[in-house]
Amino acid sequence: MDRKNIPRATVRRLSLYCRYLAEIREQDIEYVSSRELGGGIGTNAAQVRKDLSFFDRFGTPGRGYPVGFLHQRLEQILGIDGRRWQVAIIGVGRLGSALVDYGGFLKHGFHVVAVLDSDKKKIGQTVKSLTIEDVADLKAVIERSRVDIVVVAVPAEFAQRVATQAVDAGIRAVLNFAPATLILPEEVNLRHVDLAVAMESLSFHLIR
Amino acid sequence: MDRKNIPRATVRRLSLYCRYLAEIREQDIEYVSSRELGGGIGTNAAQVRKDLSFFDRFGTPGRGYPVGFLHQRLEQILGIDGRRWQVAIIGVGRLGSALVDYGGFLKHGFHVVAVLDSDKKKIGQTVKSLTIEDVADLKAVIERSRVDIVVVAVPAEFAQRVATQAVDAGIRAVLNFAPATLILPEEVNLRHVDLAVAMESLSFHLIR
DNA sequence: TGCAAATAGTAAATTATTTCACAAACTTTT
DNA sequence: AAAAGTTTGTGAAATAATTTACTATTTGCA
Repeated sequence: MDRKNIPRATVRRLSLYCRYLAEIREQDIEYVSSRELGGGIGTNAAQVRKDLSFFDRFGTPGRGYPVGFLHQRLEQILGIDGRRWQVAIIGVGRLGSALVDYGGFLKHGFHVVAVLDSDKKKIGQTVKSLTIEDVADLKAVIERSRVDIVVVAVPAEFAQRVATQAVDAGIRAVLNFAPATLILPEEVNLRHVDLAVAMESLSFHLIR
Repeated sequence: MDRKNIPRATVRRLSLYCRYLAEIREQDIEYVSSRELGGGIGTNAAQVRKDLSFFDRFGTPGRGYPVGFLHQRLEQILGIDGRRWQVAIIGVGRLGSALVDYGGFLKHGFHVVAVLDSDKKKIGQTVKSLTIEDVADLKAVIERSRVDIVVVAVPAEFAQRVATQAVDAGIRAVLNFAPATLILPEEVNLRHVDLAVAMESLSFHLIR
C-alpha cells in the first residue's frame, strides 16, 4: 500500500465507494463504471478515477471496475478487512449508550471492548454485557483490553482531559463527539463528529 | 452580510471560533489575538485573520479582537442570534431519541418541534413532550410545524426516501445521520454525520 | 478479423485553500 | 511626543484538490 499523502477528502470518499460497492455487490452487479460509482456517492467520474489511481489500477477500459474485487481491495486499503479494531467508549450518557450498540460498529470490524464513565452510580452497571468501568482506571483498561481507538462521548468540559489521558496511555486514534476542540499531538489521529458545527453550517447557508 | 463564496472549511471554523469565544467570554477576557484564537481551535493566526476578513474588519491592530463583539457578530453570521430554527427528527431509534434531548440543540436556537417514525408501535408515544407522528404525514407535519431543518435518523435503506419526501415538502436543509449517501437537488443544504466514515478514516491512518 | 463504442488512466490546466510576508494601525513605554 | 513593540488586514505566493482533455485499452458486434 502507498506511502503517498492521500487527501483527506479522498479517504472519506473511499469509505463511501466501499459502502456503495457493498450495496451493488448484493445485487450481483459485476462491473461498475467510474461514472456510476461517482453518481452513487454524489461525485463525478474523474474524481473516482483520480481517487483510485492513488492506490492501483483496478479497472478495465471499456468495462469499468470489477465490483467484488474493488470492494475487497478498498476494505483492505481502509483497514477493515478481517482486522479487528478494539474500541473503548468513554462517557455512558445518552449518546454513549446509543453508540455502544450501534450496529454499524460491529459490521465493519470495530468491536466495543470497554465502556467507561466517571459517575459512581453508573460504574459497575452493565451495558450490552460490558461492565462500566471507572474512567480513573483508563490507562489500565486501555492496556488490559488492548484498545486501539477511543471514542470520547463525555460532556465538553471533560473531553480534553480524558482525551489527553487516553493519549498518555498510548492511544493513537480518537473519535470525539463532545462539542469541544481537542488539542492533541500531531501524530494522534483525531476525528470530530460535531453536531453543533453541522447544524450551524446549515443555519449559515439557510440565511443566505 | 456577504454574497461571496465562503469556503466550507471557513464556515466550519467560524462555528469553532464562536464556541471558543463563548468560553473565554465567560472568563471575562476582553481581547483575543488571532494567534490565541487560532490556537484555541487548532489552527493558526493567518487562517483566523483570513477567515474573518471574508466578513468584516473586527480587530484592532496591536490589541486583537474584542471577544464579546466578535462572538456576537459570529452568531449573527452563523444565523444563531436570537433566531429560532425549527427542527424535525425523523426516526426515533436509539440515535434519534438521543438527539431529541441533546442539550446543545436548544442552546443554539435549534428547537425540536416534531418527531416522526414509521413504526406503528412508536407512533402516538411521546418523547420529551412531543408526540411521535407517522412519517407518512411528513409533508403535513413539516407545513404545520413550520420545520426549517430535517434530521434524518432512520436506517440507511429508508434514508433516501424520507429525505426526498422532506425536500418535496419544501425543506431546504437536511442533516443526515444514516450511513447512506443522499442524492438531493443542488440547492438543498445537506450535511452528513457519518460515524462509519469517521471510524474508517481512523482505521485507514492507523495501518499506515 | 476489423471496426465502433465505451471507459480507464493520467498529465496538464484550473480552481480552491492555506500560508507568507509586510505595510499600516494601534498600544504602551519612556 | 517620540520610539518601540504588537497585531491586524491583505495582496501575493505556495500548496492542495478538482476537473479537463486526451491517449490507450478493451469490449462487443458486424
